[in-house]
Amino acid sequence: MAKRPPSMFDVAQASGVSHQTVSRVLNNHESVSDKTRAKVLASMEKLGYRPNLAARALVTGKSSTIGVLSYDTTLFGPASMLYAIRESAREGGYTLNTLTLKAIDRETVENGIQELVNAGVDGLVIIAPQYVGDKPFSNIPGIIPTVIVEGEDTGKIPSVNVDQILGAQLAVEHLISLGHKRIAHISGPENWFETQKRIEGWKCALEKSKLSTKSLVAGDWSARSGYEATKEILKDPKVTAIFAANDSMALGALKALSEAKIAVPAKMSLIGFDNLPESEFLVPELTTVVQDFQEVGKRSLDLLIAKIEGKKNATKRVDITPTLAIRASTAKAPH
Amino acid sequence: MAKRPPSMFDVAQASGVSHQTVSRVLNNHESVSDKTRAKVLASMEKLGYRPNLAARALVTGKSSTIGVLSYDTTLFGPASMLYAIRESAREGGYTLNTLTLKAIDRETVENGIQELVNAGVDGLVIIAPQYVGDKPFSNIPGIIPTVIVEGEDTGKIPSVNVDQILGAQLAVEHLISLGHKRIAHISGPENWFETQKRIEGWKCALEKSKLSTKSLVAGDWSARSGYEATKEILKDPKVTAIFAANDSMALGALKALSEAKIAVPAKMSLIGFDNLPESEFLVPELTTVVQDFQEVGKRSLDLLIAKIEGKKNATKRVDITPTLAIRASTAKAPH
DNA sequence: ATAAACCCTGTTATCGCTAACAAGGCGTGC
DNA sequence: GCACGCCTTGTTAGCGATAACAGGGTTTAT
Repeated sequence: MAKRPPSMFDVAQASGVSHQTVSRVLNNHESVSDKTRAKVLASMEKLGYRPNLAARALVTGKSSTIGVLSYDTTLFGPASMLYAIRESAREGGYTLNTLTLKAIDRETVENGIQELVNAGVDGLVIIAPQYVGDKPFSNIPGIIPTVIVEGEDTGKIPSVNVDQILGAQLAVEHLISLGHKRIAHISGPENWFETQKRIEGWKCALEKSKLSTKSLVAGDWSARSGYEATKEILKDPKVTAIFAANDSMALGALKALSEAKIAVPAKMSLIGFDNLPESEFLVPELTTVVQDFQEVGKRSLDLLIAKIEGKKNATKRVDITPTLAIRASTAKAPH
Repeated sequence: MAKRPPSMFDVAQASGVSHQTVSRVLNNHESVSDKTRAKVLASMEKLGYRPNLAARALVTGKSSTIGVLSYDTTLFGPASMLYAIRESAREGGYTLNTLTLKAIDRETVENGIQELVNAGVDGLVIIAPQYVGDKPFSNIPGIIPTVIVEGEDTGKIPSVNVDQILGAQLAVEHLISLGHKRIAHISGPENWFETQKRIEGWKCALEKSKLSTKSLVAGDWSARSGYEATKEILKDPKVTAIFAANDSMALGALKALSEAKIAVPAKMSLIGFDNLPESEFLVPELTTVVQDFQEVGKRSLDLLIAKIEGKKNATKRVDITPTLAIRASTAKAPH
């Protein structure tokens, strides 16, 4: 007896009006008398009417779905952004269609975009931390509203970014102010946009103080890579501080330092990036750069919805300022 | 000149057949001659035809969307499951509609279910770790295929579970075999299903060896709560081992122990649950219970798709066996 | 030779909604 | 009193796909 769910016509019949009037009530049209509206709403309630979104999407050409392209959503950063994006989408009446990328090379990203576009999304959020060179996102159809998060600034597509260079500078300048002369950097994997910016900030701060930019080792964001990188860095006895490009790698560094019996922060200062919820409870509590992922997610979705809904005066670029959380893993340079 | 994307009729015209034949090609109907099929496929390619999913959904009554209800997706566990679920969904030709719960009380869960059902999902995955008592999920419409992950076994709805009791037993028995007599437990928040099961496993293992089950402190999964709970536990000097219900709390415990100058594992053994990627790089490396979140996600989606597609012989219940990763944070009981 | 059985393709109806236009009823201004 | 406009409601068409049925052509069975 699979009786189909009530449609507009059922509601119309039940309240003695035309289906169009029901539609108007549903879409909050003004030209419906209060009496009629009340009657229709009552019938909807009684019948348990739920609009059929597919039918609406078909006729309007809008799916009320936003596509999100992201890399590894088990990482804290993307997961936090996604959370905020989802909330904002819900508030705006949108649903999310999320695609997780297996890699961040250009082809994978472009395929992902294609897939979401095929799925009929109304807009696109691309969390694309990849460094793609001079022809990024060439195939984003001009028609579909898009926001890039933590990606390259193409000058055309609105973007939301945390100022990574500034974040790195904050970290390194803090170390410099503590008297450190040789500050190593454990960077992320080479082709990531964030990696490049953080290296740039690190270099820039060092050069400003005429310090060496020699100690640079690349990791892959994992604790393991931070551990390995630190063992490498320790070959240079002059290093008294390490700036890790994220907290997981800093955690790995902590282990390598412990094994080498180098006390943190007495003999070596350590600073991370991201402010994981756990970082405050490491031993010692980790000094780190705080980026407000939730804010990034929220702002990017607000921007996207503004674009989708045709607001022309929308901002082109949103910058979010990171801050430094100074805790116990950094101290004055030894001796 | 926003020309609308090509429809079936355009493809039909371009290849000199009826739109229905195009539809048949699209759905891999067998009764299409190879010649016609090739012709149609060529036209599709040439015109860049993409089927309109809304239209299909409208006529078939299937949205090809699966709803996922989950709690805090920034946590490693849910995030990992979600990742695997997404992958399996994609393979099966489904799209995900994810809803993140702000709380896990019954009303919130039921509202979430309602919302996803209204959105027209074809099936439901509920990652609902809440302990709701004797009338759980009463409003899940019988019609819509559902799988419960890590939830209560209702006997009616298929479920996928990691054997939490076994996991806890593995942990505690390991500690017992090392000679520990007073083993404390930092549990999760009370109303979580996982919390109850892990407590049960802990108790059960202790009772089997006639040991005290007195040292039980509840946390909230966060590192902070693990830190606080440990300070509480340390008031009892007889405790020589702590079993934390997740790795984050174990991490917090590590900090509290460090502050109290209690060496791990020499004076205190510590064991976690979840096996976060970072856990292997804590100091000392954390012994922990490993649950394969990816497997849970994959299995639950396979089960759901089988149900949606009407395979009657589908399993009712899938159990996943956790394992113990023994590392450096556990050792023989002191003295 | 004729009917039955297929294989392949086309025609028509329909899903549930919104857009666009039509139209009835009433008040207002001259 | 009549034309006009506004407010509210109804009518018709169409979005782009699939389902159900119809039918022409060829092969197979009797």
